[in-house]
Amino acid sequence: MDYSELPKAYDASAVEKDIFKAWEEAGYFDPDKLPERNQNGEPYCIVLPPPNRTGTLHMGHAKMLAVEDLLIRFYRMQGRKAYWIPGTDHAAISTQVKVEQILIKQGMKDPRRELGREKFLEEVKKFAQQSRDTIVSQCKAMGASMDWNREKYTLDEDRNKAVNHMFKMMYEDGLIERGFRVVNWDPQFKTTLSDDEVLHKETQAELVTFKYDKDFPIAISTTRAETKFGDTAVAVHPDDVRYKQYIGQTLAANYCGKQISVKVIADKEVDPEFGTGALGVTPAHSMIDSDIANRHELPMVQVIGQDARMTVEAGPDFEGLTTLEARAKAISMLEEAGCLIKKEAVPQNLMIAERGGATVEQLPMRQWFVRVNKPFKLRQNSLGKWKQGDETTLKELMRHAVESGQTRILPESFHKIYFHWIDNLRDWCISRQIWFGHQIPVWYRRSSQAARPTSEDCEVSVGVEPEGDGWERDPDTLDTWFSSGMWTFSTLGWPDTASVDEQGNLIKTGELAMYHPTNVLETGYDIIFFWVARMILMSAYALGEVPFHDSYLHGLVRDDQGRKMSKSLDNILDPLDLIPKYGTDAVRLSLVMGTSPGLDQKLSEEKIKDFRNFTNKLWNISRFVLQSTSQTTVEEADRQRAGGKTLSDDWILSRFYHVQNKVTALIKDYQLSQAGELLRDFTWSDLADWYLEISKIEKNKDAVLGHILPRLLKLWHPFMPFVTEYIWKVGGLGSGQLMVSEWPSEESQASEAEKRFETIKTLVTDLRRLRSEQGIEPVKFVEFAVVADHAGSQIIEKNMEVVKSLCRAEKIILADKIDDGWAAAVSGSMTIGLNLAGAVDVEAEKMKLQKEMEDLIPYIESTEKKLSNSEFTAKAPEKVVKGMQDKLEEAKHKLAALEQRLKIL
RNA sequence: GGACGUUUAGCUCAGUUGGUUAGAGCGUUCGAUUCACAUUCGAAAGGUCGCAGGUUCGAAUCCUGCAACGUCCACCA
Repeated sequence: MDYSELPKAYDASAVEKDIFKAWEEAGYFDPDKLPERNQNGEPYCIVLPPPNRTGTLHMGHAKMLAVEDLLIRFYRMQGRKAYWIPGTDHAAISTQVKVEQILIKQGMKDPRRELGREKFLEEVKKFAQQSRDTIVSQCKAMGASMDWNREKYTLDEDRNKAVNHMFKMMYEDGLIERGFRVVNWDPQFKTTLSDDEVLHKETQAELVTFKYDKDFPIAISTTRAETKFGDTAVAVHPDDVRYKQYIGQTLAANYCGKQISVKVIADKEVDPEFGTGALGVTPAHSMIDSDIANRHELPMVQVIGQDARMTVEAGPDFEGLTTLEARAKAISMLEEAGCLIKKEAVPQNLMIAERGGATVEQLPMRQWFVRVNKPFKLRQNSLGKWKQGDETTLKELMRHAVESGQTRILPESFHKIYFHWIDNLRDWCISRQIWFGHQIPVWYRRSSQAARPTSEDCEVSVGVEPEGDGWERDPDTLDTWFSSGMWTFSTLGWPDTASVDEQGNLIKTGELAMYHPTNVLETGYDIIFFWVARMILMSAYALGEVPFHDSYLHGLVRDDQGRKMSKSLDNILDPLDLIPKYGTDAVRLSLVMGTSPGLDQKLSEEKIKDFRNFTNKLWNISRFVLQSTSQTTVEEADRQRAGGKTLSDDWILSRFYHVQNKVTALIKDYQLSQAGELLRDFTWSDLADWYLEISKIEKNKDAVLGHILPRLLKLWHPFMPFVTEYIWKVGGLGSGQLMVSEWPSEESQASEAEKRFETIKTLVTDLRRLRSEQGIEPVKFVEFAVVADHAGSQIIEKNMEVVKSLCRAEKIILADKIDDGWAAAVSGSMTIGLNLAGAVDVEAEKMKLQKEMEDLIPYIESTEKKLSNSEFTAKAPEKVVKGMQDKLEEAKHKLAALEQRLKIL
């Protein structure tokens, strides 16, 4: 091939599509179509966190894809049977809300009512399908090496089967139950929400202190006067002498025109120091109060309805008012009646819905819950701690999975956060009053004349649709995270691929046996609770094993000022804009380099541009190697390499093996950024700036370059798959595709060459400095001579051509070969003889020398002191002491040389 | 209210059991250029490692306190 035809600049957009197509056609994204080497290898599996079918992918997704593809490609090249499970998430409420908004924009007033369940769901499905298509093409544009023929969907038939099975299991184990409890209610979307879907926003509120009516003996405080119609108790601390006399009494009161009956109860939870020390208990509209009410068996009066307006229970004056209207009205009525004691402004956390931002009301409703504290009997041995039939709780399972190290969360600082969340976890409300999602697999048949079916007066069938007439299915759907929580095994054929043997061991078959537990779950830290924790819960419960060994949590991608990317700020960087502009490889590098797990990253277009420059650099390095060396196959190169090596050859090979092994270790340890930076330093500094320059002087580098280039491309491939695969192809560097080539793994050879080559680097750098600082023309270097210690002198003499060329000097004379007419000066371990006949600005050089000496003296003094300290030499590791001694010697040498040079000047 | 994270060069960030004179990229300044690459090359300047104590022969690294910024959790009604 004629490499001189290769373009000077790498044009990513011109080649990426074809490369991706070639990958797809080769079929290697499918683990079952990988080469034999991989087929026999150990499985390696990552599930893609399924992107929500709510629109398009953003930078966070791009980062996720970049990291996961890096890992998958790395392990695939390492010979593992790599399986990256692709899929998308129906994202229940998010998607439904999105479609509703679109339909409203198109002119509908209330799409759900106007269309009805079936037609509305058709609209949602249409949208979800479009969104899915966009997501798939975006994943492909990112170079993500997963096989979409194996696509899974959280709402497809297989997943529905798994969900229903899980629901039934948990129901039978008493872990799922229907209950009338206080739940989070989103009045805007008219559905319940889990605790995690509720945000707290600090606002100013008015805390009012009052008595229910004039004759009521106890004053209480509240920020929500409108809920007080629902009070059924006043709670005080049992030891509070002020109220002791009332404890146990039931008092009647007239609160703003409504007759209420409150019992005075004693409860240790009440803080006697706060406010009046008495707490009005509203069981229907506060989870905390509801807990108190359960303890004391108090009745519940619901005064706020699902429309966030007051109910008939609030009395005729208030019924139908919004909560805010009712609050204002109640306060003014209290004021008029002379019951108001105090008003003060306090900060208060308002509960708002994560989606939509509506104020969340707490209401009592009949809903389905997963009970996290309920002891149950395990169906199989679990997590190496429990045997079949042992009692435990879901919380215990979640805790032990991480505590025992079976799942590792990275960075480890998230362990604490995880445990804290578990400790505070309440039962998980899983039923939603939306249409898009897995419909709850429960059927009721009326067994009484009740107007509406409830579990009390109905026959209930769970899991599969029962035979017979009169059955009606629960209209609610499941929280989207219920199905997401099963993702690692619902995608691997569960429940058909799992059974339990007589000893209580889980027997896995098929893909579940092959790939579960998966190796790593890589996702943003923002969904650790929503998803990571629930996956652990589901897997530990249903399989008795963890869903993944490692959980690598990446940070959020922010703009260059550290702000969240958002439409309103107009600071969104869109992968789809950037990929054609800078190339996918550049975008991927910018999302991996300079980042740490768990920490947010700032991203600017500038950074992506820098990595575009680097892809081009790698392109040109390769082009140069291909053009300037004779075509050698990898095998030929290896053979040739055996003989005729120079110092620079030994040096670059030594460096390369070091980098190769270090990069391998770093990737295995998830230190992707560091691995990339190490590779970049080697590629740009060592290889391009030194070795390739030397190769222009010393010929016959074909074998070494022919050895390094293909291996370097391999090391880079997981980071920048496109450009490396392209070079591999146009360079004819190997028979198959780079993506399934073998990861290089030569043992690191400890070599003296690195140290000896430093001698040359130091000298060259020094001479370059003189030229740069003092503007001495290259030709003048003729006048410079070099004295090195014996070894250094020999190194330089042997590599004279290289040194001369790199310094652009015509001639360099070693000092031991010059006469007294030359003066000697010193730099580092070698002496640079300077001809005083005008080549150097003496004053400038003197100042430079003096400054260098000044910097050196304190170091030498302190190091000497340290080394003479017996405690130090006794306690410090030998390696450190030896290193310091060497450095000290070097510094002393240098100082002496500087002194001498100064004297001469 | 509880917890977590961050704070290192003008900017973005490395710095993994405490150990040799704290590193890189970008930016800045100066210089180079027919030679793979101006998407380039060379050189230089630039840091009391947030502040104050402590432990240690030795601290950016460990401990304590403080500050700034950020995040998560929690309905003191």
